[in-house]
Amino acid sequence: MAFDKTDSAGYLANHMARLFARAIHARIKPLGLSPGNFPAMLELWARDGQTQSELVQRLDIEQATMANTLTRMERDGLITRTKDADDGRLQRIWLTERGKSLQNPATEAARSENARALQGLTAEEQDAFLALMRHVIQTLRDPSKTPSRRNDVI
Amino acid sequence: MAFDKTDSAGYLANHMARLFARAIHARIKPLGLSPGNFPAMLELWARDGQTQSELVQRLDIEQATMANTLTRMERDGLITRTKDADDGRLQRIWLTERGKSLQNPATEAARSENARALQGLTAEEQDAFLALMRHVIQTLRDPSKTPSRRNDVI
DNA sequence: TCCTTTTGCATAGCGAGCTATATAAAATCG
DNA sequence: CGATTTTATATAGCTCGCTATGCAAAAGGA
Repeated sequence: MAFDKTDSAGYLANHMARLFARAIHARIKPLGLSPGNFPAMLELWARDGQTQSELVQRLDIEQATMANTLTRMERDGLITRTKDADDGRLQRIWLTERGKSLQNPATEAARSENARALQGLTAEEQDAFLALMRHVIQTLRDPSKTPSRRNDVI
Repeated sequence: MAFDKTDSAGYLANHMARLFARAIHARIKPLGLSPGNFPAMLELWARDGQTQSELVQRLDIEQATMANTLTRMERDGLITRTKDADDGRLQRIWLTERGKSLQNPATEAARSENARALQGLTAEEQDAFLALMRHVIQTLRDPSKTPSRRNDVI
């Protein structure tokens, strides 16, 4: 039985994500942002001064990936990192003024690109699509649903 | 108005694609495959001896990305590249015996992972989900739907 | 108290995506 | 025909995802 990539959720998810990244990159590049730091910016716009480990947890990104992303963001003048006075292990992340100032244009760019991508779908279809993606994400994150361990009930 | 990442199609698409890549990577790693070369393998299993530019076009991958991926695949013994006799610019890509032998286990791994990811959805929801992703992909690929040029009718 | 474990972050190194640019072969045009 | 343009591929260099590993600070246990 042939494997049709256009019937494969994983293939389609990858393709769609690449297209989203291309599109959003074109839009936010003029602002000095890139797709990789956008999620961290969203978190910091919502709550400034978070630690790296908080960002890692909320964004489901590996710690090493976040550390490298934050290094680039600091280099690009989006954030600064300060050591926590109470716990010497913690690095708190703070938006620069420039970083703060990008909130409106950047979120507007994202909103606009999302709207473009979903144009042609009814409002109900759009809601259903987001709900389905959230559901699949939940399933993929759930270790109890890993088939290779399905029967490891101990 | 706050920007909620769990209401953002682009954010969800990125997150879902990362989770798919993590999962499929774990499954095909034992076969000596990785998520990046899987699409090219699918194309070659369907039709051996394609050129690089054919793969680029069918997979919607940039030419430079494909060239690098093919270099890794050749290094890993999955393919060989031969110069076309009629057109000296063309490199035809051929599966090695090992490459061919991976078709069944690899596609079974992908099928199984897709099934896991979509478990909990009804058959109708699964179909609808794939159809919605295909639709969004079409929209994102359609240059006439680029908002910044929406009114550039000449 | 001291030793061990845990926690938070950084670094090395790779894969896979991208843009920009180089190079060779083929095709086209005057 | 010769010069130019187009096509196919390769390479440089970046982002950003990952695993593996190292190191310092804090927490916990004997």
